[in-house]
Amino acid sequence: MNDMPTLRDELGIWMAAGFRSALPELPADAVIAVAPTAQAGFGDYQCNAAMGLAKRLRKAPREVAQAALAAAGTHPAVAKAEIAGPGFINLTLDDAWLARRVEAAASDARLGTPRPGDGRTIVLDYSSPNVAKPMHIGHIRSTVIGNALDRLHRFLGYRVVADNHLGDWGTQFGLLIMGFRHFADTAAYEASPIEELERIYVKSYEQSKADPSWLDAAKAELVKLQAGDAENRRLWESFVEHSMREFDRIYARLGVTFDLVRGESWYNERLPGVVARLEKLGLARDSDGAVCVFSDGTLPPKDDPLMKQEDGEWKPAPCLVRKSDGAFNYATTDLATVLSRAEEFAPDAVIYVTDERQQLHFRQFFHVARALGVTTRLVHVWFGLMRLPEGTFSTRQGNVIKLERLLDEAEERALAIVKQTSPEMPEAVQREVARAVGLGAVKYADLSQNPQSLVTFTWDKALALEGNSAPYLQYACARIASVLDKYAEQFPGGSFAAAPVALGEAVERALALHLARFPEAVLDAAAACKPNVLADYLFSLSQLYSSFYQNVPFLKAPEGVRESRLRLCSAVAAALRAGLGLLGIETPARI
RNA sequence: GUACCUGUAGCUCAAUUGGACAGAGCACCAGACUACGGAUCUGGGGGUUGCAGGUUCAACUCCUGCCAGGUACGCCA
Repeated sequence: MNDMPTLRDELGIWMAAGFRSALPELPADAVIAVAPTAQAGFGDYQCNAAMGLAKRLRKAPREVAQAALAAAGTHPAVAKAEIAGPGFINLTLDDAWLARRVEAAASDARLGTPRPGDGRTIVLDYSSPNVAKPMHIGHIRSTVIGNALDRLHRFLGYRVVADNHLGDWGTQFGLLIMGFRHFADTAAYEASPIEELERIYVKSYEQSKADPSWLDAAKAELVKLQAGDAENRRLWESFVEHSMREFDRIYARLGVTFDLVRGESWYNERLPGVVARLEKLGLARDSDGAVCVFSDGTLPPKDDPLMKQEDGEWKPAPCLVRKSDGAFNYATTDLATVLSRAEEFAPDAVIYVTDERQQLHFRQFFHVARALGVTTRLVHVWFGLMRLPEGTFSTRQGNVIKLERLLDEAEERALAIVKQTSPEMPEAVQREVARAVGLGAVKYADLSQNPQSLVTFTWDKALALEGNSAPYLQYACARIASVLDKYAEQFPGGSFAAAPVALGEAVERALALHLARFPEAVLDAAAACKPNVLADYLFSLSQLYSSFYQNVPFLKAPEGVRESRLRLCSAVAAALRAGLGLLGIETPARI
């Protein structure tokens, strides 16, 4: 079962063989694949290769399609293959074959999903909040998207090293230490550390604006910290520890776990070595007292991340690796980090999940990493910033919405609905359901849209409980569980676990076909690093199911048909549970 | 100024990465049988895909130029 190719791969291989046999002159790089059809009238899958190839071979597209189809011969899955329009090959699956396919998926825990990641390792760098700052609604994207990518890759067999690369080192600590010494309220710090640290930081920051000597003192504290001063080190450790405790509380709530939590500070002692290596290789040199990596001129300027155009001229856009005061930049930390990861884990890829503002940084950093000999595939998955309807938010404007408040609000809204729709449920269960539904709604709101689109936060969108939302999918699961229970009650001793699946109704067949595509959705979502591909799939599956449920009887259907439909129901539930699980969304038995 | 991103139905978003008549949800209108959960289902209206060109059998998708918004562009991360 693990080696079962996906539906589209199986058909694609068959079509490719047909094309190659009919057209021996075909270039080796020609891509021949099939894709689901856009419309039901065109069958189930279509192959569009004939049109493109005909052009290259200077032949008539329909003739190419005809020849390929003839050479391909028959395929047990395909009941009908016909040529349409300028040269589309439309394939309609055989009902019985599709039924067998669904039966196989239904009895497989992975629903027929292959494990292309077996033997491969990826390092996934996500969430990465800054110490001493509260997690706000902007952090949910990196955390939730990163976590979904983690789960997706693990499911596909990859060994995933999820690393929370905390912002625990940098210039803000000088201001924090100064602020802590002068303004700290220890009771408040113990009770709500991050809130107090944030207050201290803002106050210290304002002070530094008004009083240059304050800023100098803060810088001195930072230098002391970096030099290993015991007292400052103790304070810093306390900041990190207290912050981490709050972060952990949120991660626990979100169901997010990491394999490593290595903040920037973890790489400290490696930084001088990185700069020395860059200098030794002639990649970096002194510039205005700072150490910078400049372009080596091997790339055309427009493709060179270390060049930029200004007033019609190409000018250097260097990557700073050491400031003129001797401190290191985050590019240096990222370089040290990737070198360390490459050495320790020998990954096939390192994936970074951050917001859109860091695109240039990552282009430069990847470029320099390559110059340092890093051959690992480096991927920057960026997502659009979250905004409020009135514009961007920032700590200084005081319009941040804390992540915990969002989660609280989500659970409250869900609870109100649960109490209304399931008054008979014990309150403890209602709360548990509300938790799963509320959190699911928040996560789904983010995961169901393209990560790269910009997001305007609104409460109603983040907490939607109907239509294209997590509760819609959870509701479908709950209804299936309910039907299966009723079956057990009404037909004691009955079993559908091994019942043959028959696809009588049109909606039933459509549901089965969609179910058979589960592996394709998972593979695509992981390959593109877009959880919304899977979310889309799951929503469509639920829609088909809801329609099936509403329009076709199960328990009142004749014996045989009844078991077939229940088996289909149960397979849909399995797909929804597995798919939502990959998105980090729970599926309570009752909602 | 330069680069990157975004612009699709009143609103929020999709569109299998160049495929056939651009699809969902929300909102709006009209309906749903003593079967299994109405957080549901069935049907309806709603579009010059920001604008203008170009490439080709085929463009929301690629190229060029504009318009609007966002982000970044040497010592913050």
